Amino acid sequence: MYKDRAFTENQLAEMMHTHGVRLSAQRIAVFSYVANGKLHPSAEEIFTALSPIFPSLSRTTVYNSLHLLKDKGLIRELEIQSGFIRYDLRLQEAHSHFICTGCGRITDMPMPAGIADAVLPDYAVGSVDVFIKGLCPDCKGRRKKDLKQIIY
Amino acid sequence: MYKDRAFTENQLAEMMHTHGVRLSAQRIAVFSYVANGKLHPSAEEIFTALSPIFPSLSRTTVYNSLHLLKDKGLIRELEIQSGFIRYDLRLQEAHSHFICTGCGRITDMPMPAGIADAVLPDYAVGSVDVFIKGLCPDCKGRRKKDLKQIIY
DNA sequence: GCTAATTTTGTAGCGATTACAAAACAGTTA
DNA sequence: TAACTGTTTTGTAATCGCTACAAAATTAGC
Repeated sequence: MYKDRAFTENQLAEMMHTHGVRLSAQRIAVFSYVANGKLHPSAEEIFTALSPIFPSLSRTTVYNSLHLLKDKGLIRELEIQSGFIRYDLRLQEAHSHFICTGCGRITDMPMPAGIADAVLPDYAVGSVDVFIKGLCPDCKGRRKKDLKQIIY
Repeated sequence: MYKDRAFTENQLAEMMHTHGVRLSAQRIAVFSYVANGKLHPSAEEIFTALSPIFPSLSRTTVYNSLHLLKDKGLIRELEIQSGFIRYDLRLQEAHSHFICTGCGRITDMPMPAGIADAVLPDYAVGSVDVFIKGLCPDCKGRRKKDLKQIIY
């Protein structure tokens, strides 16, 4: 694991407060589930994980919370796989993402240097996503035949 | 434009043949629409563009053709925006993609050097996607206020 | 031209997401 | 405490991209 994260509920509430997000138990839980843990969860995964804690939880609340946290700059959407969006804490330091095609796990990686330098002149960079797909160490041994040439 | 593409129907048919894709008028049209033009089109856009030429064209045929061309290694999926998949000709040389958040246009860019080097040891790289979002030269003047700090 | 295999087409269905309105809740003031 | 106001949550219905599937059309080999 490239980086571990652990935020107390107080820290999360403080972050929400300074970003102008009003507090509610559901919102804190959603934010906590994204911020802690290294799962880069989808809305459905968040809903499934939190339903036992909030038996009345609605999917719409999860979506509402995620949209609000995103608009206020606390979390970031990862459009890694079409079909659904994954969410990640928006950190200060840049990082890229490795997606294991064997087990589906997403791992933070250091961001390669010099990406913005490769952008053509007169283009204004807003955000950079680097998605690397392949096999994680666990899956590499099991599925060596799946490895072909690198595709860009 | 980083690179222009222009393939004759004969060239496209030849490429399909050498990759083991049987020919049909619809398939050639789909492949041509992806290979020529710099649109990085979605399935729906391809369907809309080709419908006048093949009045009986079915969405399913577009999806079938795209899946086949992808499986045979002729085209590549770009999972840039969640909700739908865009398609791109699979070129020999690596390139990255710039997505203008103003006009939606997607532009090929050179691939920054040294990406694979940043991957942690013991991870096997299969593919690399670099998606840079921001404003293209046309949109930059119009919407300078939209530019915030770069988000990774 | 006949037969078998492939391709195309149309319909029905699925999963993630959004729209929307009603219900529940929280904070403020009287 | 009660009433008022704005916010949040909830549940239902609808949308959109895509997939499953079977029937119809087309193609290829004989």
